[in-house]
Amino acid sequence: MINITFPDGNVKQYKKGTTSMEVAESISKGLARVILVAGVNGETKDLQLPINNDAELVFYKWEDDEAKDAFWHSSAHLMAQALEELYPGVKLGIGPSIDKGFYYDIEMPGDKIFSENELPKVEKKMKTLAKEKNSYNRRPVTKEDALKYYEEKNDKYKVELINDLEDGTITFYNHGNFTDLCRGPHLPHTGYIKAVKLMKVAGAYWRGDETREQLTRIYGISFPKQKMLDEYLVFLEEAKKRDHRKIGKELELFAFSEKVGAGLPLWLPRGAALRERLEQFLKKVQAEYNYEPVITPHIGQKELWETSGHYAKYGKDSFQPIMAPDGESEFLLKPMNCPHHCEIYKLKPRSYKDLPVRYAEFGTVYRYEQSGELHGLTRVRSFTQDDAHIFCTPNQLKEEFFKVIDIVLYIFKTLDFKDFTTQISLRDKDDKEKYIGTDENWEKAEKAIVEVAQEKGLKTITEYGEAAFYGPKLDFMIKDALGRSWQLGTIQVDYNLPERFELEYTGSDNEKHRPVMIHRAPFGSMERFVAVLTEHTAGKFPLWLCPEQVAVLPISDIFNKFAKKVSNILKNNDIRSFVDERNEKIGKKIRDNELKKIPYMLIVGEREQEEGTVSVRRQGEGDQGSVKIEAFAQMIKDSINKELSENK
RNA sequence: GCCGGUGUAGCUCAGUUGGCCAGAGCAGCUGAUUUGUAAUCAGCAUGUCGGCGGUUCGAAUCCGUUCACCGGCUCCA
Repeated sequence: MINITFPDGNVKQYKKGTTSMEVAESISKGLARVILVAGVNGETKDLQLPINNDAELVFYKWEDDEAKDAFWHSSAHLMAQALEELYPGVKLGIGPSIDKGFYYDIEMPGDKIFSENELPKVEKKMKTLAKEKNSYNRRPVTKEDALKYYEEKNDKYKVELINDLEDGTITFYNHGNFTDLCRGPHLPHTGYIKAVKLMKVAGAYWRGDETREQLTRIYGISFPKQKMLDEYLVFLEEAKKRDHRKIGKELELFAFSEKVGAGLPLWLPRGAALRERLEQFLKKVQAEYNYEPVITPHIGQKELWETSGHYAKYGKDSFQPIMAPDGESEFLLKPMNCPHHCEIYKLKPRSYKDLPVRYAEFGTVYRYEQSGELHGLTRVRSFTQDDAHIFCTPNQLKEEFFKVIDIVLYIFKTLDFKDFTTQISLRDKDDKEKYIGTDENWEKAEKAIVEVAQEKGLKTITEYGEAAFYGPKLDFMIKDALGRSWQLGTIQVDYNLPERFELEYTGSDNEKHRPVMIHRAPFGSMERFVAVLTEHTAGKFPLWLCPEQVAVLPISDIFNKFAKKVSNILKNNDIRSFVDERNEKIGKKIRDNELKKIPYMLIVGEREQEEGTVSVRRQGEGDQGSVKIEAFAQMIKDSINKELSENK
């Protein structure tokens, strides 16, 4: 007999070799129906796997991430089976579950191209196969047998994978006539997969290496109920409506012109107003933290970038040098502001008493991103960083770092960014060639970041290979409407550039010392920040407003059905206009009961206005009054709630 | 850069197997009406069908090429 411990602490005895599924059945049929995989001593396992020793047992249902993983992974196998039947000779790469669904990388037989219009065919096949309720069977194999199987099948990708595995740890899973190299775990059988949608086809390099073959990656998602799939598709549709590229166009925040060039955003009056407001907000915060604004040119001599290390690292892939008329002097568009700031630091001898020195600049930089990388405002070729560089003594590093974290968190809080992740971005362990500086400096810098994050009590994830080329980073990541993660705020510790630029200060011991440099940008870039801000506020209802007069009231057409009501409410409350002069046109629209045609409203607080207020014009009176933002927000909220409940 | 897709008036789109002067709604402009704006009605205009080259008697529709955008991959100082 073995003891099974349940999450609530209960212990029950079962026969040795009992499966998790049997345990579940012994508790209740209902439970057995909804569970998908089991956690045995903390490891996720198949429900059919016998338990041979005392164990702690957890059941995972669809709601649990462990279950979704298995569900989607099993779906990937199902898709692979369908593909093998439809396209005999197809070679399989890898097919994991992902955040939302699954994919499989395949190589089509011959020169065949798999295009999107074949997806329905594969979907249909998957559904047919799923109905066979074939069970997923786990089977350990020796490395020799595994290799033999795939060599006979002529599947070079699997052979490569197996070669990297250790003998004795290899398992196959099969269901129906399909076998795959796989660690598991899986669902009990294919019948669990009731709804399938194949989303898109994309190219993906084998093992993420751009020098290797490009496989076809097929993305899909599946659910245990058709209704869940329908809901998911609706969610995707609605997320699309919050896309900053769509809203940016509709609201005339920004635009691109083919003639100006790809990835070079044009800020339109309304977008510029919003951006300016954000800049003023941050400038005010930075002034309180004793930052000193500086302004530097957009170009610098090639030599500057050779010193910084940029030229050697990125020179080839950057905008190419600008030549002076003498045909000799070369200048580069700046890809970052640090070297200019270093030169400012160097202008005069510094004493430890002068430190820390904090130079801030909204600096526009130019990076030649690959054409396929450009993406709305989130990835562009010219963008403005809310940059600052702090030069301090090693002893001051932590305190300065803490203060920067405070600024970032303050901004996020003010703008209502709750759902962000904090990432420690360290050097790639294996490929150190990508970075400049000594191991010693890197270790110091990485240690500093890890400690600071810990002491600050931040929940962090650690990613290797995500560091900047001169130092490790603490990054603040936010998701966009479709769940794609973007780095916004970033704080970086740098021992390397001070060395390259030979920065110094005189210490209390009258000796020369090297300062440490913190690079930081709480927004990241104005472009990306406005993009993510737009997506975050769109569709949020009721409005949010912040006391710094950065006020945005978006009503996406998700709420279009309320638009008319809102318009009526504004009327009933005698609110005629609540936008500043630059947005007079939107104000007019609202007055004109045309709200349904303008699904978003953007409010940018008025320049000469008392903090924390918005201006309100009342019907029949020419004068303009101000009300507290909170009061105004409440007024709108109350009215809408009242309106909605009356109309029920 | 790579794989797949898209590109028609300011916006959202329709354009049958290549064939009459390329269409609709919204926005715009002019005028009328007046219930205060809103609205309503009448009328007007609008596009080198992304660019270039080709096939054809004839192309928005077929082919090539190029640019831009979209979804991914790689990249991201």
